[in-house]
Amino acid sequence: MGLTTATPLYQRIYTLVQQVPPGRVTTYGQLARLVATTPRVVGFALAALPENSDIPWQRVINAKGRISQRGQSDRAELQYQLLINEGVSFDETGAIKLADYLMHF
DNA sequence: AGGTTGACAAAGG
DNA sequence: GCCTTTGCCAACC
Repeated sequence: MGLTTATPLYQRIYTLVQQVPPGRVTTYGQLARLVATTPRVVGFALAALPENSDIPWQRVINAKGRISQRGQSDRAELQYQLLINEGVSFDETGAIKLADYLMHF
């Protein structure tokens, strides 16, 4: 493991993600605005989390309401299943209706 | 130190 | 609505 999860910026991002309850979601852009950084940095912070993390990383999706694809990993499929288990529903195109599920901080 | 690299977003065609 | 730029910035080496 060589990825950083302990910078102050990353910790602020994780703290926010932890505030999202099961059955709700947030977006990279929303988190980015709250900690005054860019969406790409939020994605980078989440990528650094270990598998056994207690941070509900699966509740972070993109601005289109879809699960973002990372390189070679099968995490996207896991993310989908975890969200379904939490009661989040996807439409025919595989998108979540942000109007219904978006977290309001 | 400076170029490379992303789990993005918004705007344009 | 899809695909292509374009802006972004922290971490990494």
